[in-house]
Amino acid sequence: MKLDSSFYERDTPAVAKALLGCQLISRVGGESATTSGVIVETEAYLGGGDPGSHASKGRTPRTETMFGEPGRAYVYLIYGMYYLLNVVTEPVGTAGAVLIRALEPVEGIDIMKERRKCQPVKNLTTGPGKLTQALGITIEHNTLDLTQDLIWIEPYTTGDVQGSSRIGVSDGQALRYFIKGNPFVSR
DNA sequence: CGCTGGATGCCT
DNA sequence: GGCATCCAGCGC
Repeated sequence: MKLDSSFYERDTPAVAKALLGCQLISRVGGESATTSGVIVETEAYLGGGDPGSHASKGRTPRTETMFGEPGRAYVYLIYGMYYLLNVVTEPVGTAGAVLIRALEPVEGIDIMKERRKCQPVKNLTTGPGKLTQALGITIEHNTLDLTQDLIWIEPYTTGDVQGSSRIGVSDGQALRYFIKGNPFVSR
């Protein structure tokens, strides 16, 4: 059962925690190319008051998605070569997004290996730039509705949630969340 | 192991 | 110039 827009239309840290243990499913490349994994690591990015967030400087063409409808994908390019997948949260007009940082692979592992050109399963989806490659997600999926049938998220399992500071953001906030003890968490 | 640097392009 | 990254190559 897909998560619907009411799931995403909440405060961002709550969504970031609730996404842990859910399954992210991609049918990019067709139904026979289905790839999926359990979300084991997320980060919350808030609106104007959050210096680590793209939305902290207000609306720009790039960050427009973060202010839009909850349950959409916010995808952007980083370091010239990696796409990062976020899920838009909060009501329309309020900025917020959850970065998906790591998955535990479930379906389509051979397809993921082919896309990523690597052998060890651990390397397939641990890291935000790696999991988008494995699931075939690119900039063309920015603003995609995640309650539809190309890329979506479903409840799957549960685990102990632990918090920490976000990777590469040195403020005091504990807005990174991960499943305690899961070997596919990054770092 | 851990550390360093390069690839590469869009952002403000 | 900086960046919500990754990997190869090096030295210990």
